[in-house]
Amino acid sequence: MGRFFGGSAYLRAMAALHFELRHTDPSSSARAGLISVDHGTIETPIFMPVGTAGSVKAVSQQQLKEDVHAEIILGNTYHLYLRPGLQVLEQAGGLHRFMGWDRPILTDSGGYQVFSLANNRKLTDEGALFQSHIDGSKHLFTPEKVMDIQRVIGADIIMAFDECPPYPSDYAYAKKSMALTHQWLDRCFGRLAETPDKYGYSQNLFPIVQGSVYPDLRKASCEYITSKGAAGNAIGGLSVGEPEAEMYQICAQCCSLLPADRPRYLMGVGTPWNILENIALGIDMFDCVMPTRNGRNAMLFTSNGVINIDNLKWANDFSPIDDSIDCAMSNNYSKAYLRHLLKSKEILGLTIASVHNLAFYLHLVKEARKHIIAGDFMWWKNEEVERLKTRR
RNA sequence: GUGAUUGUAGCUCAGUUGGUUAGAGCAUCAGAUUGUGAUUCUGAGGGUCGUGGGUUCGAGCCCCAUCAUUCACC
Repeated sequence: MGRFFGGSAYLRAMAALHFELRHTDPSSSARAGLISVDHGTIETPIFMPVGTAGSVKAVSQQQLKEDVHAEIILGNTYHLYLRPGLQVLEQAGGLHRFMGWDRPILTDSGGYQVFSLANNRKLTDEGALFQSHIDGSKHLFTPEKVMDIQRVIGADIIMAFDECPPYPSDYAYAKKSMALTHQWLDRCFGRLAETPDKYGYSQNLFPIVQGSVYPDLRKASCEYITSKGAAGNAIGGLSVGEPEAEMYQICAQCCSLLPADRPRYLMGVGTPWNILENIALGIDMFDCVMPTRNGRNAMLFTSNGVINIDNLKWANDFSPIDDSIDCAMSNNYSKAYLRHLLKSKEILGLTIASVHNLAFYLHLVKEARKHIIAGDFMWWKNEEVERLKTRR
């Protein structure tokens, strides 16, 4: 235990999240910065691998560090609350210790599950009544309850409990939903102020902008969220099926309204080209299941474009998966071999595909950062987007 | 050699009393996937029903022959 968890991160003095803006691109809204939390410093723009249930599926914590070069990962409040449950997490001393990950963690609040589990939900002003997908048991999530759970999980960055309205949503519904999210936000901040940090490091609440695709609602939401003075702000309710152009428009609007001196987090996005476009609009943080989920299902994102490694044309291609990124798995295993593993449903295939895709995503945001600092970001981005989108 | 058994998609098999264009699972090929209910989902291609004859308005199914298969007994 001591060898793994006795590191200085736990001994450092507790401090709230600090964001340092290092460079701003003159020809776009792209920025390069540093986010500091008690478990470490994150270079932005950053991509955060999704580890829903205390695990980035098929990828070990060691691989996340050494191969993927992940700086921060996600956990999910809804899933961790159902399994292993609060008793285990509390006794473990929080999620970091439980899973053996000493770098920063962000937890999503379960707000998205209100949307994705819509069949079994009942929404009221009080909160959301869910039915567990595991055993059918009923649970009430209120903003207070969700803050309490996230205290027990102990992530460095925790998300407000919101409602993510589906696309399309009519104006009346989107407006009502946004108002509910704002009410819940007040209760999240209220509860957080009443409860202490549990494990000797600080937790930072990010509120979430909603408002669907309606500019006046997004404006109102941005203003409301900004008034909270949070350490960072998130944009939710995008990449839920709307056209890409619409996502970019809303994202651009939100970035222009949210404070420049705080990190901006675009939730759930996206493809590699989505990420570059949104960096140009002023986003600093991303998360998405795409590199892992799609990787497990044979879709690879590479420096030369998108590959469906299942396709017959790769059966005899013994070239590396991708030799232009810093990842031993991508460099040393061939396309033909990975195709064979996935076709044969070998477990190693899931790992190689996931590690490669994640390493590629991390490589991409690091390249973006370099070009922001070098001053040629837009030129680079435009070339890169075309190449990344190519189907090979 | 005798008796029985089984021959239907690449594989394992359904197929009603004889009745539209013969189905399934797996495999193959392709598509989907955006704050993970995802080892998932969707679609496509693929058949001279062992072969040859017969009965019938109509045969995968009934009859005869033949070839192959598996088993049992000499």
